[in-house]
Amino acid sequence: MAGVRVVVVDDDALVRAGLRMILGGSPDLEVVGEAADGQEALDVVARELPDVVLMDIRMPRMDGLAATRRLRERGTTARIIVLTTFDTDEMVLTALQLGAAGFLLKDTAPADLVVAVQRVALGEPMLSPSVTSQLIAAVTRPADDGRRRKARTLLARLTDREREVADAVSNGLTNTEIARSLHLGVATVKTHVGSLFTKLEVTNRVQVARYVHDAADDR
Amino acid sequence: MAGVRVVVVDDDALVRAGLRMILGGSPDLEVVGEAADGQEALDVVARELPDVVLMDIRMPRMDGLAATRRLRERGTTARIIVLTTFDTDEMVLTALQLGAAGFLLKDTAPADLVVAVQRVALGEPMLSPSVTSQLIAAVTRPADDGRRRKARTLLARLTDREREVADAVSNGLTNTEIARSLHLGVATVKTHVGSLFTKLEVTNRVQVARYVHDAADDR
DNA sequence: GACCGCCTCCACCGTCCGGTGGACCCGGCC
DNA sequence: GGCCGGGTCCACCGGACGGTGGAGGCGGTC
Repeated sequence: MAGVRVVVVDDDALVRAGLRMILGGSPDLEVVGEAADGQEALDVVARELPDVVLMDIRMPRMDGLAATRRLRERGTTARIIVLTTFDTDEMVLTALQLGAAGFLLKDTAPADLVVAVQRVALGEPMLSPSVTSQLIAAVTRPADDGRRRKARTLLARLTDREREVADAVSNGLTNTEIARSLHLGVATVKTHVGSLFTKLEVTNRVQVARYVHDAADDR
Repeated sequence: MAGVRVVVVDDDALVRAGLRMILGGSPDLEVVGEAADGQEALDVVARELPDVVLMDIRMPRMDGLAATRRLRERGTTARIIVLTTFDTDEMVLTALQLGAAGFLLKDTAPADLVVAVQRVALGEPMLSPSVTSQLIAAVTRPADDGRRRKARTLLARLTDREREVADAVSNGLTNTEIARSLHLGVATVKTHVGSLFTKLEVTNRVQVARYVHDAADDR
């Protein structure tokens, strides 16, 4: 293999020089280009067609996230590692949703940085430990949300029939439509809906829909 | 530091021996106990109070996930690394939600395994690359759900005022309540609600609530 | 058998909702 | 100026909704 071709994007010339040195020290890595902002990055990547892009987030003109989006939209084959000093929840999720293959903090040890580039070049993801933690938190958190648990317990007290009606209500059906779809009389549906209000302690059907949706997905 | 104390849990004696050898080769790691199933694991962990537990999933009597849950319930300070041959989506999420600090595949290189144990002992998470990928997929997938994007685009066409009204509607307020809370006449609210029906192509307020909730986070 | 919970349905009534067809004001644009 | 879109309001009406107080049937439990 000829080695992994890397482009470094950061508005700080000193940082670029440092990265060039760190990565250049590895025989199978080659820094083939640099850019000082997202706009430049688009050009350089288009010209050099690198395997990996190390992308800073905070940059003038076009930031790293926007540049990542643009690159992906253009169907680049380059894998992008977002490299930043901060790791706010939002940024991490945004970056990954934009298709970043890695998310590293700038305090990453030089040796680890080299490993990260190599792994990402092979198609593996690479996240800093704290970023991994955030990811775990993101998938773990919603599991017991408080509001969601309350909704679940309240809905659990409903009878089967009531749950069916509640589902129909939260799908936006009118009483008449519900009656038809469940083969019931409208009067019966009204009774069930009334029970729902009492048991869920609400006063109208929109609030029933809220409970059902809260309890449902979110995943 | 006296070294990281590790307990190895796997129903295969050969695997236990192998792990003991790999980990024992590192001067700062010490395998202080073994268990052949989840039940035993509870005892051994209670007795040895290790820093890290390497836990297989597929085991007789009590599997690794159940054991992990039990340990966490007992307030163990030990950090648990789930170690398995398979990495189904579900298992990964379950394990992490149960509080596992790591999730490694059994094809992990010995050197990486040692590193993983050391990092986990320090409180960092450690996931195999493919597991990380799954996690990323899990947070990325819901981002553009189709239904959600549709809801977003439709809601984007609303005027500011209409959006406010839509929010109120989806919180289960009646027109009168909305009028009060936005300092409007009831007639105005009705006009806005009517516009909502037209623009969102629905016929009642529950369906408006659906759109608003769909467009919101979920994630 | 008596009791209870659930499901089914009925009648009555006041309120709210949703549809229609207006009105006026304002700010921006041609 | 004329026009248009957004925001604010009005009146009217039929139908849907929500509240109340019933009724009968059916299966399970004590």
